[in-house]
Amino acid sequence: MRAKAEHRVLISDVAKASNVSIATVSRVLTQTGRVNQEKRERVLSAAKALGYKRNPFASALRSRRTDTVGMVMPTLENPFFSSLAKYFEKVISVDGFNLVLCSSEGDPTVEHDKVVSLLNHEVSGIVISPADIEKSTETISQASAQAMVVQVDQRVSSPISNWVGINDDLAMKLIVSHFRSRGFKTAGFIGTQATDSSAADRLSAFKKHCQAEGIITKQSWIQLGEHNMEWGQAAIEKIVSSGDIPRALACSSDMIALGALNAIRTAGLNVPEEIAISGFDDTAFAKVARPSLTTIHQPYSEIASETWHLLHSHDSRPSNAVAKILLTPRLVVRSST
Amino acid sequence: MRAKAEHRVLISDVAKASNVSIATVSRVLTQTGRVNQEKRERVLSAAKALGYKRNPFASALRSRRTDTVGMVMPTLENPFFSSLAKYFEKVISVDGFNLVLCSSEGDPTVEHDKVVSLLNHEVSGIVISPADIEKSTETISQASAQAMVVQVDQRVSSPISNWVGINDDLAMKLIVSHFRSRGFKTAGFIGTQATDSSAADRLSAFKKHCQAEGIITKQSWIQLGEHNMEWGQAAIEKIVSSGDIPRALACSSDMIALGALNAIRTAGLNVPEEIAISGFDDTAFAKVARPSLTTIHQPYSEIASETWHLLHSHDSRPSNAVAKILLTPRLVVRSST
DNA sequence: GTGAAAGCGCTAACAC
DNA sequence: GTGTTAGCGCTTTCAC
Repeated sequence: MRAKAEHRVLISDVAKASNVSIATVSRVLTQTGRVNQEKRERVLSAAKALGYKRNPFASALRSRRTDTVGMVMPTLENPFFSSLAKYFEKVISVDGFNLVLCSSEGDPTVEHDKVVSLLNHEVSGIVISPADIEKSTETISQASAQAMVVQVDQRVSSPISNWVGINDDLAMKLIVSHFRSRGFKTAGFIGTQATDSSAADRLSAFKKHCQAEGIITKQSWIQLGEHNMEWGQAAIEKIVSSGDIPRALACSSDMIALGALNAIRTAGLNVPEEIAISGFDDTAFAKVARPSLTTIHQPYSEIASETWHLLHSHDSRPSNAVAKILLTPRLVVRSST
Repeated sequence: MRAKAEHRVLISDVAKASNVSIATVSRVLTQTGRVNQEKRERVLSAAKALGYKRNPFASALRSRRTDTVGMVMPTLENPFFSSLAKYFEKVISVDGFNLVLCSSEGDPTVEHDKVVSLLNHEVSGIVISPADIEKSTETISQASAQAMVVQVDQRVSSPISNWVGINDDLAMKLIVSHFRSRGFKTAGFIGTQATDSSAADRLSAFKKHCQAEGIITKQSWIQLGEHNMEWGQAAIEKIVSSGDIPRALACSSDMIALGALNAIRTAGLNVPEEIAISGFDDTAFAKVARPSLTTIHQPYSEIASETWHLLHSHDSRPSNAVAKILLTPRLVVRSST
């Protein structure tokens, strides 16, 4: 399965055509060192005329550097992560970088392999939303030793690497306050196991703000599973079958909320009249759900640019300081509450 | 932003440790040529003990070959495509291949750039779901001249490249027959512009089978736009505002159907009592929608393995014959019809 | 500023 | 079967 034969334009061809040395062409093309303005233009136009494309392997082999950044998401089937990837790629492409997008499928072992592979491919940096708050630690610290690493959305428990995400505490406060303003007296929470950092943060913030706002919550109303619709359904079934139902339910992702919404209606309860429900992430599905989903909007674009900023700028000055960028979430009120 | 320093184990280190020449190590590691069994084992264990990792750049530079295959999807925000990518990666990883996943964002220009980049990266093959039935033609034919290319789901109009997908004609027949068995006398279709091949096929099959089954359809009930929920909503608004509404509506993707479902309920119509609706793809969202969506199940796993089969096996014997693999779709009846 | 030349680590001829 | 060696195409000293 080799590429079919084809004549390739080499840097030496460009050098010949523009009447300068190979070294000069390289300097112009890599934007390294100073080159006479006239020659620079000659090189550029010759390269263009010949349709020169740098061989990325020769370049990477020699320079130990690529214009590539790796991104490892827990899943791409959750639109939150695929949107994040889309925005991130848009941001880095402005600076001429390429994205290698991977999915860990939520498995720390797969995640480890992907990261090792990315490092072996000399990526300029790695953006990762760790699969597990504990088990991903080793992978991330290993990666950090070899390249710039920025965690996004989720993060491991130890403060070993940069992180960009939203203020989960504020997000939960927005939701809980909204619940209170609607007059809800009791509330539950459906999230994921504490293996996932954002869920852990969101849960503790949820409890804290319920207490502060005088909303009653109880253990049986707090259900932890996975970030998908199946879990949202299962969680509702557990709660409903107990016969003891909270007035409102905060979910730690839109996917969970969508599944929950479905199960609630199957159970014959009305949303929001009998039970209100909120999501998290503001994916495209939130506003199309029936009823449409009150949720927390994540600033995709900002997350992407802050992440790139950390990765790209820390470049020159790799410090040991770890940055933690907290962006501001926004509550989007729709019909589910 | 260069990778931090680190001592790397080279092939020469492995050669030294196992007391053979570097050529022999290379032969063992690339599984090329015959090597004495005992030496092979010595090399393998030495490589493992030293933690040797082949430098992919040196290897690719020299051999003009990689263990990488590229995949270009129109979007990853549609779970149909991200699921397809997941299954495909699973299949190729069994053979030790890596996937480079790209999104063209439905833009033929972006698509062209991605493909060129993949080719420049010496990928073993490219899997693509073309963004445009016509405008993607040039890109695909160019790619086909340099590497194995397999189109998936969507395809360009000219028969220039292999394709794997489902039997759209049968799929629409299943839907239309189902409509008739439910006693629906009139039906419409919401799809995408003919820029998208699968939609074109689905539409013509829809018309054909409506005629065959004696179901009435008319121009104003056929709406063509884009493959997303917004379009599904917009299409319904157009149809509803005309005051002339079909008894059933076939959508060419779940995303469209989801948006349509939403708009129909907003318009105050009951599904399926007043208007029935079907999707296409059987994404995870179909069964969670309210009402749950009758749809066409795509055999993800089979599509993935057939695609890989074409890419991988045609390797050795690059023929000019173009394969067209039609897989069998399955109707999944749920509550929306 | 610019050019000559030495590799980056590996695979593939080519000898044996 | 096995080892020696010549590059793959580029970037980067090092002289000038």
